[in-house]
Amino acid sequence: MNPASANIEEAILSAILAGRINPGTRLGEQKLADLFGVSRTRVREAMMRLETRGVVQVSARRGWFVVEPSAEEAREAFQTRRVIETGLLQTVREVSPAVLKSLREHVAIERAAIETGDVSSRACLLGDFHIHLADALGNRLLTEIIRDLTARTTLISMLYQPTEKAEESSHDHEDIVAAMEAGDLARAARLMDEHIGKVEAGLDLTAKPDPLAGLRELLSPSTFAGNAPSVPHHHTPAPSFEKED
Amino acid sequence: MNPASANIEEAILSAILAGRINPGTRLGEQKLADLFGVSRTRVREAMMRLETRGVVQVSARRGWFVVEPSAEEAREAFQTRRVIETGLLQTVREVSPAVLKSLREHVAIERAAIETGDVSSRACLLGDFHIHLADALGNRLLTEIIRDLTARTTLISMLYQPTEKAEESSHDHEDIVAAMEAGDLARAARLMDEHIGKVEAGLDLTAKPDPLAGLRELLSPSTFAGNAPSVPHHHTPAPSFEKED
DNA sequence: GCCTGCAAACTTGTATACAAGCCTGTAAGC
DNA sequence: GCTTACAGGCTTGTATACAAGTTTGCAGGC
Repeated sequence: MNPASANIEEAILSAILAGRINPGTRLGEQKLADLFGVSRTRVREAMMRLETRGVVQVSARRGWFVVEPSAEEAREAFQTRRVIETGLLQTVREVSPAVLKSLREHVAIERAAIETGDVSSRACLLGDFHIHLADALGNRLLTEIIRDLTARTTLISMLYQPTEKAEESSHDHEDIVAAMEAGDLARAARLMDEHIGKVEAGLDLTAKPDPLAGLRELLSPSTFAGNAPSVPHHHTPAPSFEKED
Repeated sequence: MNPASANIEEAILSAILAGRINPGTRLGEQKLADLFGVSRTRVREAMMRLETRGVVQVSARRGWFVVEPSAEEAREAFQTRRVIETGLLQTVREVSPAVLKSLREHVAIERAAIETGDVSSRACLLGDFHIHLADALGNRLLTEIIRDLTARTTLISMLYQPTEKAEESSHDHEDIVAAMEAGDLARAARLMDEHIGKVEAGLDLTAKPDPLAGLRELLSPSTFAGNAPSVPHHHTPAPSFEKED
């Protein structure tokens, strides 16, 4: 709504949806203020809005960080998506031809991006399918909710997803659209449930949330005398791999 | 998260959920700042968070107002609630005895409030049932989403609901819990769908969004000469009945 | 009498200043 | 050599000041 502050918010959110910002990235107020050519005030505005939307978090007097959802939060996010997206498909009565057309087109674009090997845009597109679906079937409110959830699951995938199976996801999307086309929305809902389940099952929730996890595995099995507890006990509240500078 | 700013946010949100703040109410920054004993900065923080949550709105250089959802937005809110709440009941596999117990207790409290005639708390309790349900079955994420939605539908009810049928709602809640107790979650979902549908059907979406609607009815039928168009044409962007002072 | 134009009061929008806490690196002590 | 204490720099937290726009009330002209 505000001229520039909304842009900051949008810019960061869409960068996250596109996978261009990693979870844990630090977002310094002054740095963003310089970048956008405004004062810290506006940046703080945008940050607090994004915090409300569950996308960033503030660590007192240390800075703003893109959220790194825990394993528990990851489960919550996927459960929530499952609830909402299957609920949507089951609630809807009928699907207009225009909607079907636009969904088919979206899936086609997905396929094209995958075949071209356009890695950067395909992750964005795969998430976008769900946003598109909510937009087509539901309403603006629902779309916004799903958008925020998708941002979250995108970050989760970046943290916990070992392999990306983009083709499979796109196939699932295709099947869902096909079921909708056949007018079998119950089937579409079931397929959506399975689809989200598959993505969730493809995660490795035992690793990664902090960068030390990798180090710990590197040290623990080999040398396991008295120096092991020293490293993990440094408590590390919010690790953050700063990118620039 | 912040010590006091979060309290402002919470205070206003729960006041809305309890029906203690009317839609369209103006929330002046300075006034709230004085009230909470902080500076405008913190108030603005809270306001912007609430705006992100869809509870208040800012009108440029005029002030913050509790949202007055349009008829269209009302429909969206109810559709969204239907999607999420039926989706939740259909997604859940089984319900633990502890959850059932707490839901039964909640319904009992509802009934008590209704029989006592405690109007102020019963509206709050009726909305709270849904929040409670999400909390018991789902997760924190889902609960927060439903909480925001409930705030919205509470405001909608205050604008468009001619009669409050609290008993019927409480009965519906009872039936939903009974279906859950019987393990028939599909039935619970259907009952929830009907319940939300009933509440929505009980609205009069043709009236009220602005206070002038009432005036117009008061003037138009009786005297319908040349003075009628003068009042409605003052365009009134956001009326707002200020309460205090 | 009614309309128009203007000015004062009030409100939010934005930036800036300063306070407070966190992190890092360095130097002193054991 | 290793640990501990401390200082400096950096970042957010909060308040305040000023700019910009909106509303309201009043006075003047028709």
